[in-house]
Amino acid sequence: MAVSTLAQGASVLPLDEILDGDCIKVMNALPEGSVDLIFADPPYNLQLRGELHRPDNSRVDAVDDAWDQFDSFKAYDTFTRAWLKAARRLLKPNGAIWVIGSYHNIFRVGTALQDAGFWILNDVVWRKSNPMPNFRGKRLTNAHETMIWASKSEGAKYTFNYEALKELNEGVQMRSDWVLPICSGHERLKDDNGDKAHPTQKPESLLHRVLVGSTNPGDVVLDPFFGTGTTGAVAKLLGRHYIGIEREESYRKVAAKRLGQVRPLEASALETTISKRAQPRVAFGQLVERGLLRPGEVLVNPRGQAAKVRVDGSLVSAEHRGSIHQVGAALENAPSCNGWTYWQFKRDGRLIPIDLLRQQIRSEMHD
Amino acid sequence: MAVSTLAQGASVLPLDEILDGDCIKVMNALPEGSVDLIFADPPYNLQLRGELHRPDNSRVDAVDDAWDQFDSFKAYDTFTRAWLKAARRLLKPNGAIWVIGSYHNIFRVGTALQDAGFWILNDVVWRKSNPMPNFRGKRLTNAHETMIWASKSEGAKYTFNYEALKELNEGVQMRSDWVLPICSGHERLKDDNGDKAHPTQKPESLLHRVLVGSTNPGDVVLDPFFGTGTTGAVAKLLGRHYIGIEREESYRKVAAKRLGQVRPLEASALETTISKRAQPRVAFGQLVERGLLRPGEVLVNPRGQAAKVRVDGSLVSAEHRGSIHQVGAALENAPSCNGWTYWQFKRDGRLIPIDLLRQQIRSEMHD
DNA sequence: ACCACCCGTGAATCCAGTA
DNA sequence: TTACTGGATTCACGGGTGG
Repeated sequence: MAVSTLAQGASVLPLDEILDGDCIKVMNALPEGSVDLIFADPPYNLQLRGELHRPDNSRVDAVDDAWDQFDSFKAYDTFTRAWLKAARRLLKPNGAIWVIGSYHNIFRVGTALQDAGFWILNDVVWRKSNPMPNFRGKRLTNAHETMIWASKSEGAKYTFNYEALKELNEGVQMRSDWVLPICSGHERLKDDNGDKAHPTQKPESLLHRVLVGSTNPGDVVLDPFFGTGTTGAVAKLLGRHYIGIEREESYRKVAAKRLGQVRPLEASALETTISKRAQPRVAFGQLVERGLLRPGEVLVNPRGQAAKVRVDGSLVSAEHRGSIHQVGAALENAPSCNGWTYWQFKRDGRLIPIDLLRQQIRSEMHD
Repeated sequence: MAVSTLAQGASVLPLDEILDGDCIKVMNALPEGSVDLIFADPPYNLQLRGELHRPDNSRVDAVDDAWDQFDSFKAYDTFTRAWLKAARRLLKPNGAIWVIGSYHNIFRVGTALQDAGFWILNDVVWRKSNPMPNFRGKRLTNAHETMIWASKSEGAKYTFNYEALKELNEGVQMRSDWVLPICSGHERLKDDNGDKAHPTQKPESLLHRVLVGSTNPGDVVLDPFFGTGTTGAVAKLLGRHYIGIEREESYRKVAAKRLGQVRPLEASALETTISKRAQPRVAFGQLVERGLLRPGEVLVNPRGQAAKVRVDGSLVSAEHRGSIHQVGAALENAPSCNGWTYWQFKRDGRLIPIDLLRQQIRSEMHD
């Protein structure tokens, strides 16, 4: 994991190194058609206006680094098309690329990929199990990021380890949405002050799935925005070669130290477990959205008291309003109430527990 | 649900109708700034080898016509930018748009939205609980579609029913990934032959969430690619007005029949949890004016610090003076503070939150 | 050792009404 | 248009502390 400055026009691929410099120049100095996979986490071009505070008045540590600032969409597009062109030149004919982004930049990246001749294979949604909430209640919780997986060109024979991913997914086909936690805890690298070493470090679990699914042992994986080297760490662990490009010295330093601590897995151990999937919660409102209960319909409790369903899944009784649990608790004058087992609805003159509808939704979710 | 052909230059908005014709021409004939929400499910027809159609539905002659990939994207972009321009003209200043698509087209749509001046609020992933599997095992199961939600411009005051969506999500704020089944079963409309009436009919549950979250009863919702009218059906059910545009007669026919069978919900079922923001403002000074608090009376914060009420409704503590919010913020050394939930007063030796007095005034205002 | 509780924090385009 | 100010707003974890 030496950190090296690349001489112009190198004809030999520097494997398992972190290269210093602007990614476009460095990529153009590497030999054409020599890389199996590129994983890129480019700047997102977030356009943050002012400071943001949590409801408890603590300040959100935003991504305000200079490398994420662009003057306009046009400037961002120019940058994107330039690095994608250099990246495409580097790829072997059957190579592929992954690019990750958010709604701020991913549409521009996707358009540029298509215009450059890449052939999109899937867009993959990383659904974060623990995203940061929306503190002001003005939008939906931004709970996912998008990755685009594309081959160098249409008809190319890209690598796809279908069986391995199926295995990772408990025996069923891997889907285009991946539920994984964000990078936190001990995995999150800190600097000497104890602050996060990089504002946007990606979880290794994400790269694990990418590399298991779209590379083979011994392949060369390049990351032009190396940061703290998550791509390199997982590549090395999985017996792939990496090439990292990073222009910020502080990130290179952290990455080099990190990579020095990675010990590749034995060939026999290249299969790992996956994080368990949380049992999805079913919201009562889904019964309304999906037409299993009609807004305005009446639910009945064990005492025969009635409450009416509203479009947002809340209930209204003669004296109370709120969730199925809240209204149930109020009617029972109890501290809490499981609304799912408390309420019934009428069908064909018979009373049916609403929990049966929840079970129906749960069973559909497993399909 | 009459189906009508729009006369050029109509100055009156035809509500709750299905309009016949090309959506760009029809939209341009409707009055500017008259629509609250646009939901659009534009054609995806990219990368569909074999039967090629241009976005304007003209057939491609594979022999004479050089229909390479770049031309295809270029034509799609031209089409997209044209209908988005017409759509944006139609929107009220505080209106918003939703566009749904897949990786074939959504990146181009997103780029065009941004370039047209729309301001992206969220990208929302519709995670299909029952997608079609990938039969050949060559890619990931394409298990989601992407919706982009955007306001007409940056800084616009778009509609967002935060509390209603939170209620729909079992009391936690709604995320940007929605798990919903595809449209199937009885909901899936069939033609006279028993085949599906439309290839990409969207589930009503999806529109339910969109319309509850980003419109109010009475709003005007336009769908320029109406198809079998899912947008209209849910809008009518929820007490919103719809305008559908569809150029295929067979779809219009199915949609008209469908809409005729929809019976709007009662107003009481349409109500949702009212936002605190929407409640009338109460000035703290009113508590003094009305004698609920006496001038000179002492308020106490959570730390036990005291402040005295003055005749004009301002507070004085040992070191600070100003509004209940300002003194609270100063004592907490915080950027802001909600004085209503921060201060308490004493009655009969017990501490009571001043917010209770505000609620008392508010309830009197309803009488 | 274990559990309960508190605290910190994460790629964020995050306010509205009035003077 | 700008300035000011009232006041509304958070979910899932991990780690550390204290009992």
